[in-house]
Amino acid sequence: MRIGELSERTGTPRRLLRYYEEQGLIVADRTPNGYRTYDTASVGRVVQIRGLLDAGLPTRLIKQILPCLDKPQVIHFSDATPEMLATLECELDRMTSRIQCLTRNRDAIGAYLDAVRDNHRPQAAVG
Amino acid sequence: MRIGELSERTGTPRRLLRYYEEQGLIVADRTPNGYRTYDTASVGRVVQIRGLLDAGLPTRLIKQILPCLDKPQVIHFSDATPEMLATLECELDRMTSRIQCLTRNRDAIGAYLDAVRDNHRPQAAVG
DNA sequence: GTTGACCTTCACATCAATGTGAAGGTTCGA
DNA sequence: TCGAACCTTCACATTGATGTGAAGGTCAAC
Repeated sequence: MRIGELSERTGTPRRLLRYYEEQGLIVADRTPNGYRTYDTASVGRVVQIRGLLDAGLPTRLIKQILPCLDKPQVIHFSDATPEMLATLECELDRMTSRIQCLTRNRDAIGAYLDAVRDNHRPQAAVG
Repeated sequence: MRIGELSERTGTPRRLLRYYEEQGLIVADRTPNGYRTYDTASVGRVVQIRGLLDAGLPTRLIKQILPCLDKPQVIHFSDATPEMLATLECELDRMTSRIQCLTRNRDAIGAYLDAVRDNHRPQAAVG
């Protein structure tokens, strides 16, 4: 598919698809006339990229992380330098912290909303 | 405490503490000479703000969310407009999505790191 | 063969979060 | 009384993720 279709399927502006390519997050073949073409796997990849971006990871890290997730079983150890492993290890911890922080606050928001709902039907004390 | 101490205690540049105040995320009293002063509760609050920022939430939303978390039991329903509740509801869903995405990817990274470790001791096939 | 919907690159603009520094006031200790 | 270490506001710079538009090539359809 070409960039327009990928854009529609992922809800991502073309501009950003080109940006992600420039950042090395996705790759695109080119038709003889220079148009980018993508395979269907790109859809999931872009969605994942957007999720990670939305979760606060910078493209630089996403670029490092993605290769660990693509290959279902086959893992390329060749490009796993000690520095990169350390980076990943560190990032793993930071992601865990992020998850905890998000979970804590989401639960608090949920509790707040529940409280508001419980408090709008019956007439109870209000601050 | 003054801004320098809060900065040290939270590992946050003074510049950002002023920025968070400007964005309405924290408040500061002023001494007669104009210096900002903070109570000890500010430390936790700033840490929480940083966590949420790191998790990808913009200050605009953090400002809306924080009031739901401060008050331990006492909840101010007065300032809970329907729009804000809808916003929170929506943001709750987005946070859940973020958490799922982060968890999925963190687990994948963990699996990758485990695989690399398992593969560095014994000599196994490598791609 | 022209129109319209694609696509290309290039480039400048924006926004939020942050860095950095200037110019100056306060406080405290040598 | 001077200097160091705070603090203030103001303001411009930067970075990453985006928006937007210009100038132009491709191609299918009419």
